[in-house]
Amino acid sequence: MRIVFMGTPEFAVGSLKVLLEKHEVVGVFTQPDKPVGRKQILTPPPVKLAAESAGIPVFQPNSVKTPEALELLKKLEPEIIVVVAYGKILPPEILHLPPLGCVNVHASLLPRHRGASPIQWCLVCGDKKTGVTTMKMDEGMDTGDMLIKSELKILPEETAGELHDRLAVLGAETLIKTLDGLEDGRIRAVPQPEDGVTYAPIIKKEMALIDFKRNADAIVNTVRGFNPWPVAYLYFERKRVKVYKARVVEAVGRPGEVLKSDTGLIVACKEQAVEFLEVQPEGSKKMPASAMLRGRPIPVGTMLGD
RNA sequence: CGCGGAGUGGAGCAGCCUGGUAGCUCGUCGGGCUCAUAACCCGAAGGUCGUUGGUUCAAAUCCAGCCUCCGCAA
Repeated sequence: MRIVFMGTPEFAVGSLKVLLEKHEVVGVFTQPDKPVGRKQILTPPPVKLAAESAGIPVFQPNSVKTPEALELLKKLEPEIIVVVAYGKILPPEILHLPPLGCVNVHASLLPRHRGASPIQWCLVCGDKKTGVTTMKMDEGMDTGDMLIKSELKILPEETAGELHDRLAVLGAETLIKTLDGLEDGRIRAVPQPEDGVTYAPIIKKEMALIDFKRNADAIVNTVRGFNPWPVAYLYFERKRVKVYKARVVEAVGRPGEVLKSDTGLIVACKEQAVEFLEVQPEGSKKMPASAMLRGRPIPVGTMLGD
């Protein structure tokens, strides 16, 4: 099929690559290059790099809600537009432009976790399974009729980064099946159920602040869901300490109270307690909690999280 | 020139301001005690203090440049 692809981050690259193998990708839309890192170096999004190395024309409009963008798309004459984590809302004119419409790959089992960050939120919420759903896009936020749903079991200690990689692969596979199904007309678009709708809002760093007034398992899920970004953190002596790995342990104390701080760091929560395993104090590298405690002792009884 | 922290035995840190024999908590190795231990006691090894140059009788420490790592911000 003659396809225009829209996507931006690493998650979309796998989908783009399978399309390149089996279909005719006539153009790629992606977000403009953005300054990244301490030096604010202007960095192209992953999808742009993949498209360029395949010799596909790349377009990076600041907005797709312009007459120019619409004209551009019309000239490309796509049969279908495939959207994977593009990061922009498409106007109705674009949604209705291709004969087969716009198809989206979403990294959750819709209608659960509609929105920008489904991978992180399914972990934060403690889901046992997730997956990808392809859908025919409409004007709502991930509200389109569903085409194919693929499930995936979430592994017990899986982080968002690891789950992301697995879902990207599953997404690419599901996308190809979806296009095959649309091509021979064998797929039926199913409206999303009204029950079970949840939203996975864009993640802000404040959300990653560890709150010891919550249960230990919720905190551990936050650590998993926000790794590798933005990474759950807490404050100790005005310094930020990121937590890369933690686990639930049986212990009781006032929420935020340090219960053990020698060979390990254990802090009481609302229910049970968390043991921090891998941490990173501000200005330092990632290290085992026991290493941090050698150089920066935290007395038992200290209250964290205030 | 976006703001800031940091590079000291294998790990994490102190020492730097107020230059003058390199220290702490661990780890490692050897020995001891113990029914036993991530426990305790004794002992040992291990560091050109990121790098280059400068100041000085003397630099981990003061000054200048460079390299590297990291937090914030995006």
